[in-house]
Amino acid sequence: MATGRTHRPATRSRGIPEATVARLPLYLRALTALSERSVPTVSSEELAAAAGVNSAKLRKDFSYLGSYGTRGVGYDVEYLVYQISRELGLTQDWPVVIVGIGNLGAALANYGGFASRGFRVAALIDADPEMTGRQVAGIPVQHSDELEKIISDNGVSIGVITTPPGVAQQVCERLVAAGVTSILNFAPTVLSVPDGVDVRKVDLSIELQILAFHEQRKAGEEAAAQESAVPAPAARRVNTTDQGPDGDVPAVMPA
Amino acid sequence: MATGRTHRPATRSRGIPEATVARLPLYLRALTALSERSVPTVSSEELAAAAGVNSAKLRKDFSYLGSYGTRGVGYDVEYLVYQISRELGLTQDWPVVIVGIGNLGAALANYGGFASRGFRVAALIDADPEMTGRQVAGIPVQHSDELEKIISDNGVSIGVITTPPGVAQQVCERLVAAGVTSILNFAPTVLSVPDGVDVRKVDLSIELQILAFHEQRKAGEEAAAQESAVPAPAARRVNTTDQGPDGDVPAVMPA
DNA sequence: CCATCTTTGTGCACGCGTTCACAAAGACAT
DNA sequence: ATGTCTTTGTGAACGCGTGCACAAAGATGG
Repeated sequence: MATGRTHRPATRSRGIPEATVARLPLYLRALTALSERSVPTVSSEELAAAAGVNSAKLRKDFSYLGSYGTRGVGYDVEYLVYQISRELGLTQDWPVVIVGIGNLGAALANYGGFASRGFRVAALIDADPEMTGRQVAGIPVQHSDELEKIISDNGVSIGVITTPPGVAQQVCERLVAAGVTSILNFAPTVLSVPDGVDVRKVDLSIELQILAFHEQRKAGEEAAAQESAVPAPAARRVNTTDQGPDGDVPAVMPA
Repeated sequence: MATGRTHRPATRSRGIPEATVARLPLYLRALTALSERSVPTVSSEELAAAAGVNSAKLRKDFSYLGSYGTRGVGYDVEYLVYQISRELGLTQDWPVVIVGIGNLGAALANYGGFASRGFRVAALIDADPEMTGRQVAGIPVQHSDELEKIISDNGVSIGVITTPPGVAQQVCERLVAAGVTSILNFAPTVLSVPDGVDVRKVDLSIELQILAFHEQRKAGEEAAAQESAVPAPAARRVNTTDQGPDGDVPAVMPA
């Protein structure tokens, strides 16, 4: 789970709950698959199963958009695809810039899921002169000096940050100053942005750590009565080499 | 926000709320940074600012772990690092396999954040014979025929899926059958797994779609209210090709 | 030893999100 | 038309997460 945004007090934008908005893309994907198979209508039960959610939740979600279903029949697939696309703003073209063309940035540039959903990679930007001019996914990498001009010329309002954490905040500020108002941040850093700018964070290592927590719990349940008390006061803080191993040294893309 | 797991009725594992678990890695990162700077103690206020959360929330989160603070002083950085690491299960070594060595899989293999936090890439697996034997991030890619053996030999319990969506479910089933009980899924597919298996999903295009929703909303508000507050280029992003329903033709990597 | 000051830990209230369960709405057959 | 059957849309209850606000705990200084 890429973790959520920054501030914004859980405002429900235009009456549509944030939780619902987060699920709309899921429904859209399931509906698109049905559409490809030329399925004309679908019930909330079927669609919910395909999207992996509860059918009541799905119906309530759709009810925020309007009454698009027909009782006794279900939902018209094509119509719903259109309505959700429109609601999400996918009927228009969103130029996007990716800043930081390392492994991850390149992977994103190559990611087919962007182009297919109203998003267009308008430019790839990197601070390394070595990268400048190279083609990644058929798109030339431009130097970060050009950042402001690129944003402005292309009317970019969405930026993706895949830089090392050390420069993420700085890049963020330049993006915002240049007119970007939505940021998808892959750098393991807390970005601070002015009001009105949305930030969503995707953090790979956090996801793994959450899995590890549950994994440990599972293992612990089996070995039930093992580690009993708290980590003895005596051996508190065992890891003496603490300072050193902080080998958490941000290599390529620390997290 | 990479969206969450599959089922599990929001069970709070061992009394620690899921929402808290999701924030622990965040605190850990901030604490690690403090530790590197040899800061001995930190107050909830300072740490909360560094992690980008509310201080009351942070204190409540920590209270689930135990009373590790000292009133009037704050929290001992090293001690807290240890406690959170232990709670998350990061004091042990977690071998991980990555299945599907495309752009994204390669990016993850190169991702420094894994090795630094108790995770070890035990193997890279791909179905393409062309890939077999190649080195990615210094690790040889093995053929998917070996999947079961690799999982078993290395005692892998966490798998990362970065395959095309079409084969994700199948890969998932093989992983689970071989003993994997936690999966991090990057493929835009709803995975169904038996009880006891955790799935977390990271979906790049969903994140962008959520941003697009808010972006559209912002644009709509400006247009409607005609607020001169935000310097919004008048006719940015026109795209009149907003044709009727159906225009949304899914392409290569439906997401 | 007492007073003061800082900061934790938490009781409490509030709001969002989820789920149940059912009435209303429409399709379809007779 | 009328009855039956299916499925939507939603009222209501509940539980989780969040944030306020404060009392308790401990440090610090005189």
